[in-house]
Amino acid sequence: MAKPTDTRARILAVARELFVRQGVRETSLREIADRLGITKPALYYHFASREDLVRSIVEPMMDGMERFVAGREPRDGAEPAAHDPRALLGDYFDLAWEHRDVLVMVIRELPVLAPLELGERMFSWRRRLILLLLGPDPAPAAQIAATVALGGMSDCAVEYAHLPLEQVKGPAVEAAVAALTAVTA
Amino acid sequence: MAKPTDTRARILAVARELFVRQGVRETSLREIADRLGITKPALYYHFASREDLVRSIVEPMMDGMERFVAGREPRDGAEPAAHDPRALLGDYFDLAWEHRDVLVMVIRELPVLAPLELGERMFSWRRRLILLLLGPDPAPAAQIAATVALGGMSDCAVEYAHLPLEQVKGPAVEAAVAALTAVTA
DNA sequence: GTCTATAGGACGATAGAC
DNA sequence: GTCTATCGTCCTATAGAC
Repeated sequence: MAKPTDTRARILAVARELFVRQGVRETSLREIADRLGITKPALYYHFASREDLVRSIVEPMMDGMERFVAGREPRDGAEPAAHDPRALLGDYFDLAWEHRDVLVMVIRELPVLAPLELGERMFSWRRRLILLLLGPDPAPAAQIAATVALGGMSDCAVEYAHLPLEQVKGPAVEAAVAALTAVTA
Repeated sequence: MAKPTDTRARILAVARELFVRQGVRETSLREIADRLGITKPALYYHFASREDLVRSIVEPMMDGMERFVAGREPRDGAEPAAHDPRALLGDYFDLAWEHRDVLVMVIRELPVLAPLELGERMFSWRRRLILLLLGPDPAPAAQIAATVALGGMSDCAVEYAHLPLEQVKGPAVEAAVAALTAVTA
């Protein structure tokens, strides 16, 4: 299981970098191929279509997010487990940080990625994450606070992407916890 | 000064709606023209180019943001005035709310709008806003907290755009203030 | 696995009539 | 102010040779 065609991985790496930096729609297959010193049809040997290529880049992050919430939700019929907000927000920050490049790409380009039905999936795990934070049937004001906390942390993972994780995580999580508890307490 | 050609205003309204909903790059001039029952060349009578049309939609929001910070910065050579964070964040929320549709469009599509040199301008007024909040030469941790506060509020203005302002503003500003003071205090 | 060549369509923009 | 017609460019995708 060493190399599932090495070229495929190189295509994914270059495509991800260009998609993130200049936008998905603004990056043509020709540009990706040129950067790799190959031609467009070579791409089509490794990916069925442009959409298939985009999907292959986005999928790992979406999977990570969905497994994150699924692994923390109560088993069928069990009581909702209480989650320490600081721990949950900290773990979520780690995940957002790990996928920060693709995350910003997806958030930015929801319209472009509409054919992948990504909006629905993102909305779903985000909603489930808020329920983990606040418990069932949260008050509107609490949901707004949770949006500040989660959205603010995601912004940090993107805006301070060039700094080391340890420097950003502490203050970002602390601010998010404060935002959440100020309104829910 | 009644109607500076009524068609121009109708074009702007339709274009803004489509740009926000499906993305700038995903909306062609043909689509805008069709929606208005006119043809593409008619657009070119009112706007010099596609880029000119986009710019005309984005400019009012950018102006609003720049005037917001400029009006609160200390006069040349004067002491930096102290700003009450709650008041400043509240005023900023009002502004973000007023321009929420264009704001989300610009944030999302920074790559597409790169030719307008928008990234530079946004980065600048956002930085100046953080200095107003924190005073000169703020600590890195405080800047991160400010990013959570400002970014979180912007997210709220977008995500809860369908609710009345009064319902969203209170909790959002309260959460933002808490995020800011938890780290700076 | 990668190439050359090309089909086929959409788009931005302009010319010129009315 | 708005139209018809069209130019040139770029794109995704495929056919077929090596």
